[in-house]
Amino acid sequence: MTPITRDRARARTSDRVYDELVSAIRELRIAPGASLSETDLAKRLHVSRTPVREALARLVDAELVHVVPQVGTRVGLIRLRDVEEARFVRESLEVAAFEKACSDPKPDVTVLRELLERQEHSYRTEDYDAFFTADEALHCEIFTLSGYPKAWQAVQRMKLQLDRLRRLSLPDSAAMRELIDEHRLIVDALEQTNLSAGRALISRHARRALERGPALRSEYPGYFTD
Amino acid sequence: MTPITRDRARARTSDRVYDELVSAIRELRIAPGASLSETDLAKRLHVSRTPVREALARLVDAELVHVVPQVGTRVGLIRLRDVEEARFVRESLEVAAFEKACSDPKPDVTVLRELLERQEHSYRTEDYDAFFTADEALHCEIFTLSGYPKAWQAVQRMKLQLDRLRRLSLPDSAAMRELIDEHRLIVDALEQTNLSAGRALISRHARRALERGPALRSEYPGYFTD
DNA sequence: GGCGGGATACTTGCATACAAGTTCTTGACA
DNA sequence: TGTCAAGAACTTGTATGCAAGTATCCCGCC
Repeated sequence: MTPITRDRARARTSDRVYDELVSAIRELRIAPGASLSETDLAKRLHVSRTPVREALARLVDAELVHVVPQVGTRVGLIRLRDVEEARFVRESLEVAAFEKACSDPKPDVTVLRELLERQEHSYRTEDYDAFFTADEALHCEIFTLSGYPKAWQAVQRMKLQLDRLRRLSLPDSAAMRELIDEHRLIVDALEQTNLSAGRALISRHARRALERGPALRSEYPGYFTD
Repeated sequence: MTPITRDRARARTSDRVYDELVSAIRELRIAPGASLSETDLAKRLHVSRTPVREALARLVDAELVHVVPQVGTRVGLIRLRDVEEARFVRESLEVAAFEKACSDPKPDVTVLRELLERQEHSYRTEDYDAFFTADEALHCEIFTLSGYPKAWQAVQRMKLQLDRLRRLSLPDSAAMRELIDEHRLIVDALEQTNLSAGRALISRHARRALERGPALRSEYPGYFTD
């Protein structure tokens, strides 16, 4: 009954490379538009090109990198239009998940309260990574409560573009404060199964990350494309 | 200005294998639960294992196949719970897209009307593949009109499970008739920007495919899992 | 000094060889 | 005849070699 398969799956070099690249791109440790070389990545990660190529194939599917056959592969630039589409998907699904979660007359928000506390703590200690992690977990929990956890995966795929934009605007203490407050209001609305309030709050919350889009584009023009 | 890159992309063996496998799985030419062998696939497609592996890596990402490291890889069984989640994602996004498309006071439904005609024709000639293709194009067009074409891609990913279920229930002339009629009502609602009618119609339409789920599960127990 | 052409060094795509592990079969023995 | 063990035949994972194409750099020439 030991989860051997999972251990083995974690051991796969290809997956390790994939996780490494995804987080590196999300956290902007690899800049948008940066050139990637299979051989270079292979050397740096001390593996052969094969697992690197398989990881890159998946990244191409997620539209995080683009590869031109005999030329090179590079990290995709941020397209505000794509970010806006990601916002649309996220907002639509999260509102729907919220409504579904509200069909329970007494939603269990204990986990959400815990995550709110974790986020408050991360805010006070200025631990941005923990802040992000708690943020992710909080939104994921809403989907879990709705009974549609896989929908969160669909959101996450689209959200990768959005995450890079948010990363660009960090650290922003005031914005973080606002995000936490909005989270609290959303949790309150869920606890009271207040549909209309939840819809409005989630909608506003989802659009928050895009507000600074044009400004960030002016600040980092090399990271964007139209 | 010729789309050279696209031609080259299509020429890639890996992509060809991927497309081939996806359509084969969707069309149930490869049964749910069937064992796949990299070497076998490679021989059958007259390529080496490398492009086959890269295609499989992407299929694993889409959760269409599962691979156990030194044991084998097999096509995933149909999970009605996953299908239900796909329905949720599709319905939520399509309703949201419909609402967005209705923000245009005079939506251009000419393409939708054309697709309706194409579907009518496919229905009369009993060309199920063409029927499906037109169905896809019709729903895609709604997202195009909404201004969020990429959202359709997200839907398509989730819809793969659902497609297999629909394929199982084919051919069903009565069901096809109903689908077309529902499509027509949805297009009418869009043309009149009738939000509430559209929401109800799309919701009912999306749930249609699941109705026969339990019955199909009883009929093809080997294709399903819980 | 500016410009053009060729070689070189890079890129990815594909095929193959080897390694490690699992399963199934087959044969020997009790 | 049943059972167990050893090996053969599969599986996927990884590394490497080769092929084909592109961009770049440097040198010669105008």
